[in-house]
Amino acid sequence: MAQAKNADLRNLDGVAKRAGVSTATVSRVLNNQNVVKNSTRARVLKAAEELKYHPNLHARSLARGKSRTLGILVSNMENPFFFDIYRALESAAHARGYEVVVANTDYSSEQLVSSVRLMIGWRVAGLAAIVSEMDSHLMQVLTDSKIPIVFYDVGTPQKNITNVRVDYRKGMKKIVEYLHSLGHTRMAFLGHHSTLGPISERRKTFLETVARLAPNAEAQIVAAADGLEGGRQAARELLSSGFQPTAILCVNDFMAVGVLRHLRDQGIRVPDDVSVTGFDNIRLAEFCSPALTTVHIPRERIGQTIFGNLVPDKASDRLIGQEILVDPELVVRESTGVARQTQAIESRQRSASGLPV
Amino acid sequence: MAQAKNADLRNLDGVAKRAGVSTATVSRVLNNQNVVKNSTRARVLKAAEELKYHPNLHARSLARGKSRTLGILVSNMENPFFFDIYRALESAAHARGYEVVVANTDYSSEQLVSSVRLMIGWRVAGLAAIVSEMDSHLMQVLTDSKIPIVFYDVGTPQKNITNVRVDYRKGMKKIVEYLHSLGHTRMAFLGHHSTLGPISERRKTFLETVARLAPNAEAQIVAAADGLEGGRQAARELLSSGFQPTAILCVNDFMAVGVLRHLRDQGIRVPDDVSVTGFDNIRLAEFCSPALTTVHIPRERIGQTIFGNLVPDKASDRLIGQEILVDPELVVRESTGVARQTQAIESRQRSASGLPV
DNA sequence: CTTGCGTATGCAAGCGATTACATTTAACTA
DNA sequence: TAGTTAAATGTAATCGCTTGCATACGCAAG
Repeated sequence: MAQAKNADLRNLDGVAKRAGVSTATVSRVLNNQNVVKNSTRARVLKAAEELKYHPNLHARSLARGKSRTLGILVSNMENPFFFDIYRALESAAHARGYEVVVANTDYSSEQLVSSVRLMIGWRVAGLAAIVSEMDSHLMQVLTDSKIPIVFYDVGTPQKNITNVRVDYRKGMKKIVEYLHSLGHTRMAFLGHHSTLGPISERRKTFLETVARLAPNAEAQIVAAADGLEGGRQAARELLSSGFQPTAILCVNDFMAVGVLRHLRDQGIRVPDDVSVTGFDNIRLAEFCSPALTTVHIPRERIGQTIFGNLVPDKASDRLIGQEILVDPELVVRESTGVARQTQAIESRQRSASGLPV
Repeated sequence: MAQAKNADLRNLDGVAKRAGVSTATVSRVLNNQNVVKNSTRARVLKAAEELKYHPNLHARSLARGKSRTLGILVSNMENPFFFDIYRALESAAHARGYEVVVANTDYSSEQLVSSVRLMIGWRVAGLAAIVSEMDSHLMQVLTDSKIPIVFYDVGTPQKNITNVRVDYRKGMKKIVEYLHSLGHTRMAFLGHHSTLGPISERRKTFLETVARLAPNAEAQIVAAADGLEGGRQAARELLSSGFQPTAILCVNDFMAVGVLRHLRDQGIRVPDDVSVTGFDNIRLAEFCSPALTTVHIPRERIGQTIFGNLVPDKASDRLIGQEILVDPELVVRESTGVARQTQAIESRQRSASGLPV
């Protein structure tokens, strides 16, 4: 009955009382300030230990008015490419004493909205947006929030926005040139059916490059959802469209693995009958079968760059409002080969369905 | 100079002043309490909107003394199996108005320790531990913290601990029986080199089942790290050990994909020369080549079960201190076949290395 | 024995919300 | 019109921590 209030002593007060000091001193000990006498420090630590005390981080953030927590928004954490960026960013953050909270939006703009609300509510020290479903309204909300923010490959490039992105044009050019050198003339591009900037830019680059290199080559576009299943579905659509590609270019490796699956189910051999390429060079690209020819994108560097721009190091290398380009590199593996001149796919499909070849 | 303090008006006070009400009223509006007159509510909302106000969630948690945030600890988010559990848990949580923060420990106990510290510091409403590196000390810290906690397949089963786990014995039995029915006599098991409970139990079950079914069959154990690379490395070790398996059983699908890669590199055909099985039935198991024979584990249900036990619904179905078993089911795909009687692997290796067959 | 000064600690005012309780306003009832 | 009651709002304490400022301590110099 003595201690009416504060039944739970696992707070600064409890520790302070037990150690016979004031809360201020306890706080100073816990924050490693060197102003506390060693004997006091020891008593405080002992008391904290005995009470199994853990500081309340909400109270701390509130009192400090700032946190060392970074937020990450990701469209699809299941895609190893995004996961790798997240991991690199996180480890860079940890190395500098920052925590990280991540929200997976699953390509849903509703989820994105509520995640953004959360991040702002948590007053994160910075925000990395690796999402494709960002609209201008949300962008406004974010800039209004005054939270430092770095985008990865954002759709609508605006002024005063830091944007780390890959030079997709260059990567796409390398792939198309490579396929062209192998004699491919009918190529299909499988990508998200998004109307957003970068995606449509990729489509355009594909079409332009094909047109430039081989004026009388044919090019086809297929819209697809991200992921293994999305790739498989897109491949299905492509094949039933009547277009007979000699090469299929996928917007990313993850999707390409789905494409490979469908081709295999149809008895179509890669790269003998058709070549397939990905983009990103995720680990899986090396492990799937056939191993994917793709374009390497340095996720590690991207993650580090994002962090570096969120939490400026020497106050020097922060590049607000800039676009930071990352160069991709071609990686040739097993899924590409010289173009077959005959209509390989059609004949495979015929024989698979029992029709006369 | 008029407003000395509170320069930033984006807090309850700011909104209150602007709407001409008290902070209490603003708070009531924001928490959807129906006690506020409509006209006032409208004024408050307008003020909040104009100020672009977002409640400070730290202050809220602090004041409320409890949160609707759940913590998840995961050893390896890169493994799609864990990712799926996380996703299921998260969507169950969202459906009931809970938020989720996830910490990826990367199998490092240091990271686990600091993640646990974080979760306790955040006073999460509950904690899901999907980690294999949990030691008894940390377990103590967690129980001391009074945070409701549910483990997934924890190593050291203790009293008073809720543990959702898969009936691995049953799954393992199904696989071994199936392989046995195909005539396999030399089987190798590739699993983490952990001394923890569930893993060693799996090993034991494997050995026992093999011994029971085919007394004169041979069994081999290989330690491996998780992941694609871990699987590949384990396969390498296995093959160079001299043991000539007719079947390779992997502790999970993710690792199995790595195994497939190495076998392919060595010119060993699956399932003609050797059969390979996984465990988990991740989506990739269907998409890799050959598609994996595996055991399906219902991640969705696991996620939901974990959530249900963290946040009891009707105060009824919470099973504290219990073990909740989930039944696995065999899924036969392309990576298994009847056992070859000749020493297939050895001859492939010879021919691959240019030696006389 | 003061004075002075660095060092170690305590006091108390925030941080931005929630909420029990008090108070005012509005709406009926008699 | 006064009386009773419910509805709407305000007051102020509180959550657990940080931190500027004040205070107390100890010890060397004057």
